[in-house]
Amino acid sequence: MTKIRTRYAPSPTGRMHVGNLRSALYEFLVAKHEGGDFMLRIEDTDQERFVEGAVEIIYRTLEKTGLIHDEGPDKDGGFGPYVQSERMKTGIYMKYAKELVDKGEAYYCFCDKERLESLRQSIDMGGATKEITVYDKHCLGLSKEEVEANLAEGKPFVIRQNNPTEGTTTFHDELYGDITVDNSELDDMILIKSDGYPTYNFANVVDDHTMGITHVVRGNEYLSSSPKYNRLYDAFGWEVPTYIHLPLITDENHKKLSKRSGHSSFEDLIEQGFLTEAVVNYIALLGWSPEDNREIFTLDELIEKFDYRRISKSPAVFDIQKLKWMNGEYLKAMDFDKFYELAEPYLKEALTKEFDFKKIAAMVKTRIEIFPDIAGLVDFFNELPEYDTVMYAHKKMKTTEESSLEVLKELLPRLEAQDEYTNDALYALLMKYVEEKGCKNGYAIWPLRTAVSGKQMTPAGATEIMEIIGKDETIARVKKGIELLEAKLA
RNA sequence: GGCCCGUUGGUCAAGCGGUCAAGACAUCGCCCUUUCACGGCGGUAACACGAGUUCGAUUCUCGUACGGGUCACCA
Repeated sequence: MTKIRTRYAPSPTGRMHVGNLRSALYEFLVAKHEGGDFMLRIEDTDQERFVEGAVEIIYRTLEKTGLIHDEGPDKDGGFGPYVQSERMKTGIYMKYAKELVDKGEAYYCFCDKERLESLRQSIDMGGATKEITVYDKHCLGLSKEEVEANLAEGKPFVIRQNNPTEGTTTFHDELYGDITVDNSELDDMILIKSDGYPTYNFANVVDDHTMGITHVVRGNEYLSSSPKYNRLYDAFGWEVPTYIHLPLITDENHKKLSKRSGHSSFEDLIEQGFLTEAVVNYIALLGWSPEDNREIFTLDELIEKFDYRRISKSPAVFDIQKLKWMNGEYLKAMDFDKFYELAEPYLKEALTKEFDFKKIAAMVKTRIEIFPDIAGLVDFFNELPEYDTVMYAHKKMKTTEESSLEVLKELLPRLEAQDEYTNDALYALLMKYVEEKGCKNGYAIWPLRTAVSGKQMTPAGATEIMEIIGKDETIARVKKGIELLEAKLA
């Protein structure tokens, strides 16, 4: 059995779209699951769309996510990516295009923009109009002499694929099965552009074949042009690769994920505080599911379990909600030191005073889904926020504003007399009070927690908060609470 | 508009002729509790529609509807 070889072939046009990242992931997994090789090929044959720095983004992202390619030209002691613009310098694409011309499978076309314009037809489709152009094989009729003459004259040309107009073409996709189209649907697509660069349509086939790609894994958007690629393989007499077309990832409106969603690229997600591992794990499950119900996977575990036959055919909505949940799971499972290292910048940003950051980090660890959640959870440590005294009344705790005032007043002298402000000591103090008063824990602790935090929900209990903010601040906040309640009840 | 693909709860999804149609996120409720969260338990909620094939269709076939993709000297 031959070794599986797959490739990720992005064009360097900006950030790494999550759909592209998932393609890369699946391509990687298809190969690795079978012990095969994964390659990276930069498709930069469109000089106009090239974005400076985009190749670096691709490179960095793949490195970060662990999708490391196995082969390529030497670069810094490792493997660089294959780059089409580099390969082009060897004349490989033109060589193969001419081979096709010689075989009658392709031909030179000298038609200018104007003539192509005249071929354009507008299609009215309920409101919007769409322009489509179907080439009429005009230049196929040129004699060999005419072509030679044009070439000699230096007339700009493109090379087009010569597709039949009758009959049908069938190709096989591992997921979608056999797909047959009428050849009349096949346009004579351009193989070599007038600037000498190959189009994606052509470079893709030449490269996949010459790189020995066995499994072409790519987005669904190529499904309808695949018959044309198949004809190219046949024209060359090359073995057609195994095709695996991937379902689309959409936004909540079932539209192609766009920049407007705010989380269309991997970089967006990282900026929003998501962990690389969680993102990779989540997108792996967007269009694929394991045999069991497991959801949390490391990259290595994915390699082991990934069976491309279980990839789904229908599009999947990118659900940021579930990603958040998953990110939270990763945070909870994370080693504390690692967590602290990552959380520290957010804590430093959110906390303006010198608190015990590690203690606060521990409080917050199981309560956040993404790091930016930290700010809203710990802000009250800095200073007591303005709050409404209705918060003192809690149905389940059986507290009211009146009872809270009473409790706080009784607690105040005890807190003032207390010198050891540790969680344990303070808790003992409260329990003693509760016992003497003969009330439920919550009856006394709820008002206190409210007074020292001013918040409906906090990342920790009353005594833990008091330990963090210290005696002076605790006393001040309790006094403030008494003051607010007295004013309210007066 | 032509062609291609798809359609199980709000979302991700299992299912591959016979199931009370899994599980997860979200949501709701209960329990636990030093609030919230965490954790535990439970609820609501789905086979787009219509014909076939079959003893029996979510599962197979065909239509319809809806959604998406594609129709460039972009990839």
